[in-house]
Amino acid sequence: MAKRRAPAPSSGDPAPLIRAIPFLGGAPAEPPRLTYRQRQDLLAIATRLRLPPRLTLYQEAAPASSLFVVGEGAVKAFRDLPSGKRRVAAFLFRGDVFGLAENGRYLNTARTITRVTLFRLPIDKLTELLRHDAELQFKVLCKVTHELREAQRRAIVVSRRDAAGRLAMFLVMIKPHLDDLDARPETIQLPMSRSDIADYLALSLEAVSRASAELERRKLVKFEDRHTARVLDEKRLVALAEAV
Amino acid sequence: MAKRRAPAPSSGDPAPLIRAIPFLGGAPAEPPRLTYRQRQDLLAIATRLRLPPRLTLYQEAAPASSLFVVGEGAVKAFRDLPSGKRRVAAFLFRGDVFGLAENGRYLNTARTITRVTLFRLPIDKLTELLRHDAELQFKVLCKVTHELREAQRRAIVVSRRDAAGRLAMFLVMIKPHLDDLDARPETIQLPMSRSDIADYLALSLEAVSRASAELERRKLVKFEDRHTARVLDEKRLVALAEAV
DNA sequence: CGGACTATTGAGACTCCTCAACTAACGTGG
DNA sequence: CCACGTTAGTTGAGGAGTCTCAATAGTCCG
Repeated sequence: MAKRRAPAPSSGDPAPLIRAIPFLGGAPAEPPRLTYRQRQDLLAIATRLRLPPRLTLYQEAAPASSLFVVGEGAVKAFRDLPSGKRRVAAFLFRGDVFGLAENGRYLNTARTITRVTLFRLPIDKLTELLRHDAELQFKVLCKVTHELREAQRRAIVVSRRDAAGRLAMFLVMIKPHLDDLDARPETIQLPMSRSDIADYLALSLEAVSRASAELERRKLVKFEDRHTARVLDEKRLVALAEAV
Repeated sequence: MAKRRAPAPSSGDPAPLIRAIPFLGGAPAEPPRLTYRQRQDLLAIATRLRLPPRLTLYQEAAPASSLFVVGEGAVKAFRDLPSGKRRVAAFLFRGDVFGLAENGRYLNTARTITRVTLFRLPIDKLTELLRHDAELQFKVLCKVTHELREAQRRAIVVSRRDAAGRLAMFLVMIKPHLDDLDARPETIQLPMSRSDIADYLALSLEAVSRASAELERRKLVKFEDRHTARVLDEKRLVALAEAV
């Protein structure tokens, strides 16, 4: 899915854009962030969008013309299966890129969860830019590689059997991706609904609900309200998450 | 996981190396294959290896210094979980790249399944090369992007409940990746064991076995021997695979 | 031919899914 | 500001499917 959070963007930072992850195959320390210049280049071809919640950005299989970068807020990328089930492929937060396509068509449907700021990059212009700026492209490559790792990890999560364990993994995995606006580091603000979480974890809504209840019973997490989880016992929560 | 098969490598072709997939974000038709020159550049930094079956190439968490490309044969990349279960992250075939790392350490363990020919590319030299050849890097980017799509797809596969459906998906997904040496297009040569398939599909070995029996009962596939499956009714097999 | 490994088959336990009823929260309009 | 309707989430009961354990059969290799 996403990307580690950055150390508070500088003052009036208009576009944190892509925050590439340091390591490709294993090079110890690559430039983690875009240079000012690269950012300018990207901004030059980007359109900035401010959008309300619950807005569909594009539909699965629609012709793909743009790549998106999240500036602020939360987006989900999902696919509806023939059976009527829905699978959320990823939740996207600040700095995440989405709009993956195949044969010129989007693979998923993308929809805003909260109010968001997005940057829209026309594919053809972006391609052009990447072909000419190997350094920038390298950062993008790092980013994509990182997403690949996350996707592999997620496949492992979903392969677990027990619902409580999956939910614990979800909480632990998603925590670093969120901009927790509030100070308390032990609380997790979940912008998405239970039902979205269920679709992400490949569980039924009821199973997620029961799993939440179980985590509370075990005193690992307290769900203060629908969108706020407070971690009571991080150690044991992580232990449960990792007990695959 | 992998990559579409190529149209029979030219005569004495010593290194088909990476076969990049045409589309990044959605550009309609990018150069699908490496140029002769790019191939030479890669070969210049590559070591060619011929290895026996069941050889561990590297262990999870070992320091990562090289990326690998499959020239011929089959490799599996897997992770052993604390519970003792094993999850196969990917099967790799001709043209596939593996050796993904994080923080300079391999994420998975890689092991040969059959006898293989591999190309080993030192990360640092490869990085250097990519930074200077934006076109080549672009092809790599396309490749990684493609793997990402496959990983997302796989996450959907594994999220299915029924074993027979998962196995059907596996067969359908893996078919184009194999070099079926024999002429008959309806047979699938599976180099890996049932147990490997189980680890890939996140099922128990027994469940895979029963699922195989069910596919035979339904007359979709005939398992001629342990490593050979003959597709009897492709239409219905695909239908089952897609009935997620 | 033996031995180790791989695969199949059966029985019972466990977990989640589905269906259904109920409760809580939200937001719209009077 | 409150009532109402709609959506989101909780809880219970029964059924479906896989997992585990265990025993059996088949296969590969020396």
